[in-house]
Amino acid sequence: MASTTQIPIDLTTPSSSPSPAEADRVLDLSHLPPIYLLPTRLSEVTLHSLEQGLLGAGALLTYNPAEAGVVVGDVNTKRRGLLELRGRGVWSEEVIGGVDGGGEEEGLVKVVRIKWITEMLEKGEEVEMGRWVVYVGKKVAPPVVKEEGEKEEGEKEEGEKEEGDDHGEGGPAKKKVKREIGEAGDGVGDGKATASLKSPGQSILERAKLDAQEQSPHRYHRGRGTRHIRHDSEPSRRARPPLLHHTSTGEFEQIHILAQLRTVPDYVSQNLKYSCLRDTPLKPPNSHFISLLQTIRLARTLSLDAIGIRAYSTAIASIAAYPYPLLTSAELSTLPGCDGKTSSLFHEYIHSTPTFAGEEDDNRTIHVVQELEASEEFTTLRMFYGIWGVGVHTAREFYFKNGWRSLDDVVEFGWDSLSRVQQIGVKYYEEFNEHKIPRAEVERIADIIISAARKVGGEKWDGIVCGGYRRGKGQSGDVDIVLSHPEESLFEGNVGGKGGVAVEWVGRIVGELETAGWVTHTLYLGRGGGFGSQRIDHTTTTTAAHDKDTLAKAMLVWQEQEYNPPAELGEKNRNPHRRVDIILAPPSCAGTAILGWTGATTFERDLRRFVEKRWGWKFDSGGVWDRRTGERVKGLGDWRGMEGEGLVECEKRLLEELGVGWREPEMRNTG
DNA sequence: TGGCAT
DNA sequence: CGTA
DNA sequence: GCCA
Repeated sequence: MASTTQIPIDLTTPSSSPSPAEADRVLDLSHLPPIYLLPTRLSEVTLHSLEQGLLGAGALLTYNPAEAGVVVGDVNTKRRGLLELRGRGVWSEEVIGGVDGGGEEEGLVKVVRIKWITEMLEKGEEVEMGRWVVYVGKKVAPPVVKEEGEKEEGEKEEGEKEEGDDHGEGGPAKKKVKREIGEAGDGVGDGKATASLKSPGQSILERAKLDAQEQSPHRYHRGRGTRHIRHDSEPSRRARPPLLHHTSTGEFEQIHILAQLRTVPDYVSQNLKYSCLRDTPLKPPNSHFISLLQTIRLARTLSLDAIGIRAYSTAIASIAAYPYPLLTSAELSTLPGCDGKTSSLFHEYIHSTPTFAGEEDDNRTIHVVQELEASEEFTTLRMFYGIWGVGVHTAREFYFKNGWRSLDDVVEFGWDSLSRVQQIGVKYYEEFNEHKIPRAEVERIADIIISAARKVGGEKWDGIVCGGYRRGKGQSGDVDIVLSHPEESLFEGNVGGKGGVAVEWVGRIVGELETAGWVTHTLYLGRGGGFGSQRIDHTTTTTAAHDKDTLAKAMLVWQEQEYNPPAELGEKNRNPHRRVDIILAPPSCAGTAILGWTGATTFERDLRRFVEKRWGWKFDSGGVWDRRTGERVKGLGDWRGMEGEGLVECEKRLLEELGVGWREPEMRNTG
């Protein structure tokens, strides 16, 4: 049951108010000099409301006090105003006479009480600021060295349309990738590549961490930081962002903040940290902020920071499950997995390029993300990492050791040192990365595969598309299909060498698909030696026998044969190549295979952590295992296909038995 | 301070 | 090391 | 980076 703790929401925020209706607003403050809001003694909620009100009136807000012509705050005395400015690195000398009205004078800064704003917002008309001005100063140079406590707010510098999101460095290597892809050609011989040896040590990815750290706790957090909120609001997190601290601006708050209440989600009020225990939709309200965190996470990936990946994944999953647009960093910091760092990033985000009520917020940003997007190192590593068969280590080797900067470099200087699958990854780089697969095509591919399985193995073969498609994505990066057959005996035995019977079946199915002309390349076919530890237990009670067993699978490159518009005879098939994975699961593993291959990644990691903590079990796509005895936990994930059970039913039963409970695949999008 | 999926 |  |  949901806690009834309520979060006050500013009425001027999205959802309710349309954006372009700015035209007929009564209050127009756009002629005023840049306004800086003093956070002192104001709650973040109040600050946010004031900002929204000012922005709604067209006022120009700044987050750099040095730029401000007007500073508004809960300040009642001259001396206080001067000190507030000085505390922010703005030194000034009082100006006695010239306190006229709203006019802008270069180098002048006026400190004004909040009443001025609340009055205007309440009346809906502009009010002379004169009677609310407590201090007028003329900016002067700081006496000595600049203090480091101040500065920055780099947030508002205009992002100069950097080279966008694509990985297109040297463009797709289409032209040069005419070279043959060897059948055997493996072994990463040392290329004859040029090498501009560069130390990986002080790269931007490493620096990004430090940057992020130093920019984290700024003023808002020192005074009333999220930490305080967390610790102060003592008992097991009542999950409530700071309500209206009492300030001199009560009326305004009451008018603009009062109404609209949010119910705190269970996972927040109960501090549930396992993403497998809560709903995470595909398109959450905070998706834009999440996408920025994903960029930082990718930077951590590319800098080999495994723990950073886990940390950001946790935060991302938590935010992705949050059903409301976040308003303040304090609110964010109530979510499990989101603490100081995450909330300070959000603070910077929400105060970056301000957004008008009702507008999309995708013009907001975070400084470190802008730096990443502008950096050659990050964008190039990201591009290399996008090559199928190239992981972080190889991407870094390309960049730092070989000095390559584009796909063309890879082709020109390194082609012969690439493994066969990497060559395929380069050849189809663009098709794999830019051309997502529509749902209808995924379904068509699945139909063809299931038909092929039935053709070679009988009508009882069944299959289910997992991966992103099953989680509801409109476009998929690849197709993951899990096939099974209700007859366990079909998979028993180890004849046929390495992989045993199951591999024989994949081989037959893939062979059929190749013959039919759908498969252009086989990137991997078999079991063991690959990834995962998807052990399957056939019959035995001893553990030794099946240590190396894994689910059989094939990783293929696929191409639709029919192209339209229908081309001339003999013309080339220009349909995009697709990545297709086929996984074969004996019925005893069908449930775990489906659960394991549906994802998303953080959902899977949390599922495994949960199952370990709750039962002491180990979960993988080949079964559930008791860690003490090493035995397979009987019946879990078993497909009772002979009794008419469907594959989804089977997964459902498994989730119940694991103590997780049913979760729609569409609600496993942990980002 | 150790753990973070398999 | 790379892959889901 | 967050949590127990």
